[in-house]
Amino acid sequence: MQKKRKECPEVATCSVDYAFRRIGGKYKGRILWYLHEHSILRYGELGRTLPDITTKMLTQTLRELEIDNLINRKVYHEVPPKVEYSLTEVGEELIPFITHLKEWGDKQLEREQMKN
Amino acid sequence: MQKKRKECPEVATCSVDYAFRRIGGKYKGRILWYLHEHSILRYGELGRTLPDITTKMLTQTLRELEIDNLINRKVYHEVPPKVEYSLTEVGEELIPFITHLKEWGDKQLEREQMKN
DNA sequence: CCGCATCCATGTTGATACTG
DNA sequence: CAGTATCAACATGGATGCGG
Repeated sequence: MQKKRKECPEVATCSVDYAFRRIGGKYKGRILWYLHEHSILRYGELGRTLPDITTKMLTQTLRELEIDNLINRKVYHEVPPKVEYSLTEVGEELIPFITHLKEWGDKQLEREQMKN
Repeated sequence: MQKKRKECPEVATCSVDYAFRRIGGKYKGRILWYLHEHSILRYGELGRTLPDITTKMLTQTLRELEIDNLINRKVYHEVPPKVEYSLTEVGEELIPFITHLKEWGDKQLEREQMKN
Protein backbone atom coordinates (compact mmCIF):
# COMPACT_ATOMS: atom_id res chain seq x y z
CA MET A 1 0.00 0.00 0.00
CA GLN A 2 2.53 2.56 -1.06
CA LYS A 3 3.50 4.63 -4.03
CA LYS A 4 6.86 3.48 -5.27
CA ARG A 5 5.98 0.17 -6.80
CA LYS A 6 9.22 -0.22 -8.65
CA GLU A 7 11.16 -0.23 -5.45
CA CYS A 8 8.97 -2.79 -3.75
CA PRO A 9 11.28 -5.67 -2.85
CA GLU A 10 8.43 -8.08 -2.31
CA VAL A 11 7.36 -7.97 -5.93
CA ALA A 12 10.88 -8.14 -7.29
CA THR A 13 11.63 -11.41 -5.58
CA CYS A 14 8.24 -13.09 -5.33
CA SER A 15 8.42 -16.16 -7.51
CA VAL A 16 4.66 -16.57 -7.61
CA ASP A 17 4.36 -13.12 -9.10
CA TYR A 18 7.30 -13.79 -11.40
CA ALA A 19 5.72 -16.94 -12.77
CA PHE A 20 2.30 -15.40 -13.29
CA ARG A 21 3.76 -12.53 -15.23
CA ARG A 22 5.32 -15.03 -17.63
CA ILE A 23 2.31 -17.21 -18.29
CA GLY A 24 -0.45 -14.69 -17.63
CA GLY A 25 -2.23 -12.90 -20.40
CA LYS A 26 -5.20 -13.94 -22.42
CA TYR A 27 -3.61 -16.53 -24.68
CA LYS A 28 -0.32 -17.74 -23.22
CA GLY A 29 -1.79 -20.61 -21.27
CA ARG A 30 -3.65 -22.01 -24.24
CA ILE A 31 -0.70 -21.57 -26.60
CA LEU A 32 1.61 -23.44 -24.26
CA TRP A 33 -0.98 -26.15 -23.83
CA TYR A 34 -1.61 -26.64 -27.54
CA LEU A 35 2.12 -26.67 -28.25
CA HIS A 36 2.47 -29.39 -25.66
CA GLU A 37 -0.35 -31.41 -27.23
CA HIS A 38 0.96 -31.13 -30.78
CA SER A 39 4.72 -30.80 -30.19
CA ILE A 40 5.14 -28.55 -33.22
CA LEU A 41 2.70 -26.06 -34.69
CA ARG A 42 3.01 -23.57 -37.48
CA TYR A 43 1.89 -19.98 -37.18
CA GLY A 44 -1.29 -20.53 -39.16
CA GLU A 45 -2.12 -23.73 -37.29
CA LEU A 46 -1.88 -21.91 -34.00
CA GLY A 47 -4.17 -19.22 -35.36
CA ARG A 48 -6.78 -21.80 -36.28
CA THR A 49 -6.45 -23.51 -32.93
CA LEU A 50 -7.23 -20.25 -31.15
CA PRO A 51 -10.18 -19.05 -33.24
CA ASP A 52 -10.58 -15.87 -31.21
CA ILE A 53 -7.07 -14.50 -31.64
CA THR A 54 -5.98 -11.88 -34.15
CA THR A 55 -2.70 -12.05 -36.05
CA LYS A 56 -1.46 -9.13 -34.05
CA MET A 57 -2.00 -10.79 -30.69
CA LEU A 58 -0.74 -14.11 -31.95
CA THR A 59 2.53 -12.57 -33.14
CA GLN A 60 2.90 -10.46 -30.03
CA THR A 61 2.22 -13.32 -27.66
CA LEU A 62 4.57 -15.68 -29.48
CA ARG A 63 7.32 -13.06 -29.31
CA GLU A 64 6.91 -12.66 -25.58
CA LEU A 65 7.01 -16.40 -25.02
CA GLU A 66 10.11 -16.59 -27.18
CA ILE A 67 11.88 -13.82 -25.27
CA ASP A 68 11.03 -15.54 -22.00
CA ASN A 69 12.57 -18.68 -23.45
CA LEU A 70 9.41 -20.75 -23.18
CA ILE A 71 9.07 -21.54 -26.88
CA ASN A 72 11.36 -22.08 -29.88
CA ARG A 73 10.83 -20.34 -33.18
CA LYS A 74 12.21 -22.03 -36.26
CA VAL A 75 12.07 -20.18 -39.56
CA TYR A 76 12.27 -21.93 -42.92
CA HIS A 77 13.42 -19.53 -45.57
CA GLU A 78 11.24 -20.87 -48.32
CA VAL A 79 8.51 -19.64 -50.60
CA PRO A 80 5.94 -19.72 -49.20
CA PRO A 81 7.51 -19.09 -45.81
CA LYS A 82 7.11 -21.53 -42.95
CA VAL A 83 7.62 -20.98 -39.24
CA GLU A 84 7.39 -23.68 -36.63
CA TYR A 85 6.86 -23.20 -32.93
CA SER A 86 7.61 -25.67 -30.17
CA LEU A 87 8.19 -25.70 -26.43
CA THR A 88 11.66 -25.21 -25.00
CA GLU A 89 12.90 -27.30 -22.13
CA VAL A 90 11.97 -24.53 -19.72
CA GLY A 91 8.54 -24.37 -21.31
CA GLU A 92 8.07 -28.11 -20.91
CA GLU A 93 8.73 -27.73 -17.22
CA LEU A 94 5.53 -25.72 -17.00
CA ILE A 95 3.35 -28.42 -18.49
CA PRO A 96 2.66 -30.38 -15.28
CA PHE A 97 1.35 -27.18 -13.80
CA ILE A 98 -0.88 -26.41 -16.75
CA THR A 99 -2.09 -30.00 -16.81
CA HIS A 100 -3.22 -29.81 -13.21
CA LEU A 101 -4.76 -26.45 -13.80
CA LYS A 102 -6.65 -27.86 -16.77
CA GLU A 103 -7.95 -30.75 -14.71
CA TRP A 104 -9.11 -28.31 -12.07
CA GLY A 105 -10.82 -26.25 -14.78
CA ASP A 106 -12.55 -29.31 -16.18
CA LYS A 107 -13.89 -30.15 -12.75
CA GLN A 108 -15.20 -26.64 -12.19
CA LEU A 109 -16.84 -26.54 -15.60
CA GLU A 110 -18.61 -29.80 -14.81
CA ARG A 111 -19.84 -28.43 -11.51
CA GLU A 112 -21.19 -25.34 -13.21
CA GLN A 113 -23.07 -27.42 -15.72
CA MET A 114 -24.66 -29.50 -12.99
CA LYS A 115 -26.35 -26.37 -11.72
CA ASN A 116 -28.06 -25.80 -15.05
CA MET B 1 -9.27 -15.31 -36.01
CA GLN B 2 -12.80 -14.04 -36.27
CA LYS B 3 -15.05 -11.27 -35.09
CA LYS B 4 -17.66 -12.68 -32.77
CA ARG B 5 -15.64 -13.57 -29.72
CA LYS B 6 -18.65 -14.19 -27.53
CA GLU B 7 -19.85 -16.95 -29.76
CA CYS B 8 -16.54 -18.75 -30.03
CA PRO B 9 -17.18 -22.29 -28.76
CA GLU B 10 -13.52 -23.01 -28.22
CA VAL B 11 -13.17 -20.37 -25.54
CA ALA B 12 -16.43 -21.23 -23.86
CA THR B 13 -15.36 -24.79 -23.19
CA CYS B 14 -11.57 -24.56 -22.90
CA SER B 15 -10.72 -25.39 -19.34
CA VAL B 16 -7.24 -23.93 -19.62
CA ASP B 17 -8.74 -20.62 -20.53
CA TYR B 18 -11.40 -20.99 -17.86
CA ALA B 19 -8.82 -21.60 -15.14
CA PHE B 20 -6.56 -18.76 -16.20
CA ARG B 21 -9.41 -16.30 -16.13
CA ARG B 22 -10.04 -17.27 -12.52
CA ILE B 23 -6.52 -17.03 -11.17
CA GLY B 24 -5.13 -14.50 -13.61
CA GLY B 25 -4.78 -10.87 -12.78
CA LYS B 26 -2.03 -9.04 -11.05
CA TYR B 27 -2.62 -10.18 -7.48
CA LYS B 28 -4.75 -13.32 -7.39
CA GLY B 29 -1.87 -15.76 -7.41
CA ARG B 30 -0.10 -14.10 -4.53
CA ILE B 31 -3.27 -13.71 -2.49
CA LEU B 32 -4.11 -17.38 -2.85
CA TRP B 33 -0.56 -18.31 -1.97
CA TYR B 34 -0.41 -16.15 1.14
CA LEU B 35 -3.79 -17.40 2.30
CA HIS B 36 -2.47 -20.91 1.94
CA GLU B 37 0.65 -20.08 3.94
CA HIS B 38 -1.20 -18.37 6.78
CA SER B 39 -4.58 -20.16 6.68
CA ILE B 40 -6.41 -17.03 7.79
CA LEU B 41 -5.58 -13.42 7.09
CA ARG B 42 -7.40 -10.21 7.86
CA TYR B 43 -7.92 -7.50 5.31
CA GLY B 44 -5.19 -5.27 6.70
CA GLU B 45 -2.75 -8.15 6.99
CA LEU B 46 -3.25 -8.99 3.34
CA GLY B 47 -2.63 -5.37 2.48
CA ARG B 48 0.65 -5.40 4.33
CA THR B 49 1.67 -8.69 2.76
CA LEU B 50 1.19 -7.21 -0.70
CA PRO B 51 2.90 -3.85 -0.24
CA ASP B 52 2.20 -2.75 -3.80
CA ILE B 53 -1.60 -3.12 -3.74
CA THR B 54 -4.12 -0.34 -3.17
CA THR B 55 -7.26 -0.76 -1.09
CA LYS B 56 -9.32 -0.58 -4.22
CA MET B 57 -7.57 -3.45 -5.93
CA LEU B 58 -7.41 -5.47 -2.75
CA THR B 59 -11.14 -5.17 -2.21
CA GLN B 60 -11.93 -5.78 -5.86
CA THR B 61 -9.67 -8.82 -6.11
CA LEU B 62 -11.01 -10.34 -2.91
CA ARG B 63 -14.57 -9.91 -4.20
CA GLU B 64 -13.76 -11.68 -7.43
CA LEU B 65 -12.12 -14.55 -5.62
CA GLU B 66 -15.12 -14.77 -3.32
CA ILE B 67 -17.59 -14.81 -6.21
CA ASP B 68 -15.56 -17.54 -7.90
CA ASN B 69 -15.79 -19.46 -4.64
CA LEU B 70 -12.02 -19.63 -4.12
CA ILE B 71 -11.98 -17.83 -0.76
CA ASN B 72 -14.23 -17.40 2.26
CA ARG B 73 -15.04 -14.03 3.74
CA LYS B 74 -16.01 -13.94 7.37
CA VAL B 75 -17.23 -10.67 8.83
CA TYR B 76 -17.18 -9.96 12.57
CA HIS B 77 -19.71 -7.30 13.40
CA GLU B 78 -17.64 -5.61 16.03
CA VAL B 79 -16.21 -2.18 16.64
CA PRO B 80 -13.69 -1.89 15.15
CA PRO B 81 -14.78 -4.24 12.38
CA LYS B 82 -12.84 -7.34 11.53
CA VAL B 83 -12.89 -9.42 8.39
CA GLU B 84 -11.07 -12.69 7.93
CA TYR B 85 -10.26 -14.36 4.64
CA SER B 86 -9.39 -18.00 4.05
CA LEU B 87 -9.30 -20.50 1.22
CA THR B 88 -12.36 -22.55 0.34
CA GLU B 89 -12.07 -26.20 -0.51
CA VAL B 90 -12.09 -25.37 -4.18
CA GLY B 91 -9.39 -22.80 -3.56
CA GLU B 92 -7.28 -25.34 -1.69
CA GLU B 93 -7.41 -27.59 -4.72
CA LEU B 94 -5.43 -24.97 -6.59
CA ILE B 95 -2.56 -24.93 -4.14
CA PRO B 96 -0.57 -27.84 -5.58
CA PHE B 97 -0.42 -25.99 -8.88
CA ILE B 98 0.60 -22.73 -7.33
CA THR B 99 3.24 -24.56 -5.34
CA HIS B 100 4.53 -26.14 -8.51
CA LEU B 101 4.47 -22.79 -10.27
CA LYS B 102 6.30 -21.15 -7.42
CA GLU B 103 9.06 -23.77 -7.54
CA TRP B 104 9.41 -23.18 -11.23
CA GLY B 105 9.60 -19.44 -10.63
CA ASP B 106 12.25 -19.88 -7.95
CA LYS B 107 14.34 -21.90 -10.35
CA GLN B 108 14.05 -19.31 -13.10
CA LEU B 109 14.92 -16.49 -10.73
CA GLU B 110 18.04 -18.37 -9.68
CA ARG B 111 19.06 -18.87 -13.29
CA GLU B 112 18.64 -15.18 -13.99
CA GLN B 113 20.81 -14.24 -11.04
CA MET B 114 23.55 -16.58 -12.17
CA LYS B 115 23.91 -14.52 -15.33
CA ASN B 116 24.67 -11.38 -13.30
C1' DC C 1 -10.61 -1.27 10.66
C1' DC C 2 -12.47 -2.23 6.43
C1' DG C 3 -13.86 -0.77 3.11
C1' DC C 4 -16.60 2.27 -1.20
C1' DA C 5 -16.84 6.11 -4.83
C1' DT C 6 -14.90 8.99 -8.09
C1' DC C 7 -12.00 10.38 -11.49
C1' DC C 8 -8.02 9.60 -14.16
C1' DA C 9 -3.70 7.15 -16.12
C1' DT C 10 -1.95 3.20 -18.21
C1' DG C 11 -1.88 -1.19 -20.37
C1' DT C 12 -3.93 -4.73 -23.06
C1' DT C 13 -6.61 -6.32 -26.80
C1' DG C 14 -9.28 -5.69 -31.17
C1' DA C 15 -10.42 -4.28 -36.19
C1' DT C 16 -8.77 -3.45 -40.37
C1' DA C 17 -5.68 -2.84 -44.09
C1' DC C 18 -1.47 -4.01 -46.13
C1' DT C 19 3.42 -6.48 -47.30
C1' DG C 20 7.70 -9.62 -48.53
C1' DC D 1 2.22 -18.01 -45.26
C1' DA D 2 3.52 -15.30 -41.83
C1' DG D 3 3.57 -11.56 -40.46
C1' DT D 4 3.37 -5.32 -39.82
C1' DA D 5 1.15 -0.97 -39.07
C1' DT D 6 -2.23 2.04 -37.40
C1' DC D 7 -5.92 3.46 -34.80
C1' DA D 8 -9.54 2.64 -31.53
C1' DA D 9 -11.94 0.22 -27.80
C1' DC D 10 -11.85 -1.80 -23.55
C1' DA D 11 -9.92 -3.54 -19.25
C1' DT D 12 -7.04 -2.87 -15.49
C1' DG D 13 -4.84 -0.27 -12.08
C1' DG D 14 -3.88 4.03 -9.24
C1' DA D 15 -4.74 8.45 -6.23
C1' DT D 16 -7.51 10.48 -3.25
C1' DG D 17 -11.21 11.43 -0.20
C1' DC D 18 -15.12 9.80 2.48
C1' DG D 19 -18.20 6.56 5.39
C1' DG D 20 -20.11 2.89 8.73
